[in-house]
Parts: sequence; structure tokens; C-alpha cells
Amino acid sequence: MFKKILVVEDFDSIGLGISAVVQNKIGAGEIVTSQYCDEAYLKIKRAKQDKAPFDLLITDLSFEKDYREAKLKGGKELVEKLREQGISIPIVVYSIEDRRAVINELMEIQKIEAYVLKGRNGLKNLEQALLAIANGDTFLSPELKNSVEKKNLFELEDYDISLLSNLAKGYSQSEIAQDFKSQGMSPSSLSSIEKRINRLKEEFEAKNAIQLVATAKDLGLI
Amino acid sequence: MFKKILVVEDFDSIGLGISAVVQNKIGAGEIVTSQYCDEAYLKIKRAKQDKAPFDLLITDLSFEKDYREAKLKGGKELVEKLREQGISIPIVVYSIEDRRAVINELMEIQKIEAYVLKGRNGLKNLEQALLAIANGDTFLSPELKNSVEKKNLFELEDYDISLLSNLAKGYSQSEIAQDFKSQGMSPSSLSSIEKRINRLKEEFEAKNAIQLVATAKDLGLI
DNA sequence: TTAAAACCTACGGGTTCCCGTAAGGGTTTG
DNA sequence: CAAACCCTTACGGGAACCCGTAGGTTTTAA
Repeated sequence: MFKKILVVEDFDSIGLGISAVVQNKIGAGEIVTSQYCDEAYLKIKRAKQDKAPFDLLITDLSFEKDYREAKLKGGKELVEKLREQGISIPIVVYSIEDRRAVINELMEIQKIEAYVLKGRNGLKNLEQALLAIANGDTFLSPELKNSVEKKNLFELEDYDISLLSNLAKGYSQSEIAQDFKSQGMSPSSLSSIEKRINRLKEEFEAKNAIQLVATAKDLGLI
Repeated sequence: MFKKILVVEDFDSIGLGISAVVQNKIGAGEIVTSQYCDEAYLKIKRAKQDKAPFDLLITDLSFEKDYREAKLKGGKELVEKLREQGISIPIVVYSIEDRRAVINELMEIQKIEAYVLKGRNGLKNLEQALLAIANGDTFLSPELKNSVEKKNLFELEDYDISLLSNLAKGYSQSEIAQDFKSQGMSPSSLSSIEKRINRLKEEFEAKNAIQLVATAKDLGLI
């Protein structure tokens, strides 16, 4: 089905589990693994140059830092870099990340072929995902499908995101107002910033700014 | 080396990785896996009754909730229950948890044989741990040994975690004070809670409570 | 064109947070 | 035994936040 697969995953235990399932259930020819995104990127480039490209990429999203300096901090950056370079390899993201904002961007903007949630039955879903891709379909873990409707309840503008991240950085509302003024952003008055924060609090059912920022973090907005 | 091993891990990918390594590198006779702590406990009891007890337990700490009702919520509860029942099976905990407070309790109070940190080289360390146990030694992941100094730097207690998550839920300081009073937690006065939040703000270099909760989220503390 | 609606800005009062000071109780130390 | 120390609790003043009101500007629609 697939001849040459690259598995990118920092934890060796998970990488081994993926390899085992891909090997035994799917019967892939060659499985290459990497524990670093930068290395993975180079391997993909190299394989393409050598006229022996990978025909599938399975990657995690989050990678632990260690002594190595990492240019690509995680799977999201790796995918973006590949798409940016016009490399159209089929991609499966296999991650514990369950926030819609992140997943939607990967599926809809980066056009990855499958998003599989790590979990009790992660490997079963991964297997299904590979079968789907082989048929030309895309795949999304069943646990995530129910939460698809929730996504377009509220559309956040860049302004809101900027507001939330400034709050998360510890700036006071008046500091943010001054900052916005100096950047020529509008609205920039203290009152308007208060109003906007209020709207966000209502939207996210937050009692105060602390809870607002906390839920924004949970949702992956900032 | 080990004849009958029980592996308890909710994620199938990791469970498979562990099984593979234990099988190939250690050459265990029989490997049984379980994705639930309650089930694992019953299997251990049953095996003992049947005069065919396990001679090693490898378990994760955190387990995701699903539709099943779980009496033992995680590996910590499983270990406690086993020790409480006087079952002296050798135990390896294999987890991503790196807080000294948790690990020390397992090593020193529950007297587990090894604590292996999940990570890039988790399986290599697991292998070493099994060899150490076979020699009658205990084992602690090398990444953790260096952090002995860090431990005095700042150790987050359950109290701090509780404080932070209450803040993240949007409760005001006085609400938290009342809540702590009603739960019999100490300290519970508004002043003390302020003080503790101040200490946390200093520790995490946060300008205000908003930033404090944001960084706590980033660090995965809550 | 004009009225309605939506938006930005400003102000004020009540609440909460922030930070320093200090009293009281318990333990450790000399 | 008292002094020194640590921790909890209490209080007060200034800053920041929260929330409603209100006036001025821009956008939308009849």
C-alpha cells in the first residue's frame, strides 16, 4: 500500500508502537523513523532528491526540547514548511492535541490527509486512516467528529487574539491601550479594550480576565 | 529473566512499544497488557490466586477517562492498593510525570523498584531498569537525578496547584478563601492566599494573576 | 438625505486585586 | 525562659478591574 513511510515521533515507545502496527497491519516496505522535526525535514528533502521519495509521513505535533537546537519546534512547523516548499507528500498527524482550532487549521489550510488522536485506540484509528488515504479519502478520529459543529459559534478576529495574548503576557488594560495606540491599531482606547474584553468574557462564559485567558489557552487560541 | 509481566498503559501505541521491547530485549515469557487500572488489579489478584502470579508490573500513572467507570483513577492508586493489600510484586512506573514530589513518594513510601521517565529514550531506560531489578537494584531515570537540586528551587505543592486551578476557573481570591475554609484546607485566609499567589508570581516572574495562570497553563501544571 | 444602528471614546462608582505593615500563635534556638 | 524565627491572619491604601451610562462619530439602510 505504502512503500516508504517516515514516522516522526519523539517518544521511542510510541514510535516503536507505530512502526509495529504499520509494519504488521499495513505491510509497508520501508519504515524510517526520526525523533526530531529538523532531521525529518532533511530526510524528506534528501529522499526526494535521490528520486526515492517517501509516500507517507506520520508525525506527532509536540516535541520535547533537549540539548539539540531545533529550528522546527513541532509537527505544525514541519507541515507548514513542507507545504510552503511545495512538497505534496500525504501527511498523517498523530497527536494527543484535541483542540479544534489547531486541528481545523491542519485539515483545512494545510490540507493534511488525516488527523488521528492518540489515545486508547489510537493505533486502530491510525490503521483506518491509512486505509482511507490509500483510497484517496481523508480521515478524522471519530472522537473529534462530534465537536465539529462547535467551531463556528464565534469567529475571533486577529484583534481579539492580540488582546488575549497581551493579557496573557501580563500587560494591564491601560498598557495594552497605549501599546495599541503606538501601533496605530484601532480601537485603542481603554474603554474599548474593556468593552472588547467584556464581550469575550460573555462569549467564553468567563467570570473574569483570568478565566478568560485560561480558557483561551485551553482552546489553543493563544 | 522475568517469566510473566503485566503492562498497564492506556495508550495502545505506547503499550505496544513497551511489549515489543520487553519481548525482544528482555525475552520475557508471557506479557499481559491492560488499558485499565481496575482490570489490572483484578488480573494481579486472580493470577496470585491461581498460583501463577506476575513477577513484574510495568504501569503508567495517568489514564484518560472514558465511558468505563474507574475505581482506580491512575497508576498511583493502583500501586497504593497493591501495597495496601500486601502484594509485594516488583513495580516499574513508566510515566511522563516529572515532579519530584510525586516520584519521591512512589520511590520512598510505596517502595517501587523503578521509576522510568517517558521520553525520547524512555524504552532504553526501561530496559536498563529491568536489568537493574533483575540484579536486585532499584532504578531512577537519569534525567531525574540531576533535578535533585531543582527540587529545592521550588516545589509546587498540591496546595499551589489547587490555588492555580481555582484561579483558572474564575474564582476570586475571597471565593477561594471561603472554599478552602469549607474544605478544611490550611492556610485558608484571604491574606495567606494573597501571599501564596505573590510567591507564585515571583517564582514564575509574572506581573499579575492573569500571566501567572497563563504560564501555569503553558507549563502544564494545570 | 436622514434616521437608525453600530461603534469608539469618556467618565464614575463599586469591587477586587496588589502590596506593605503588623499582630498573634507555634516551634526552634541560645 | 526568652529571643528569634516562621507561618497564619488581619488591616489599609492605592491601583487595576468591572460595569453601567452617555455623548460623539461612522456605517447602514430606508
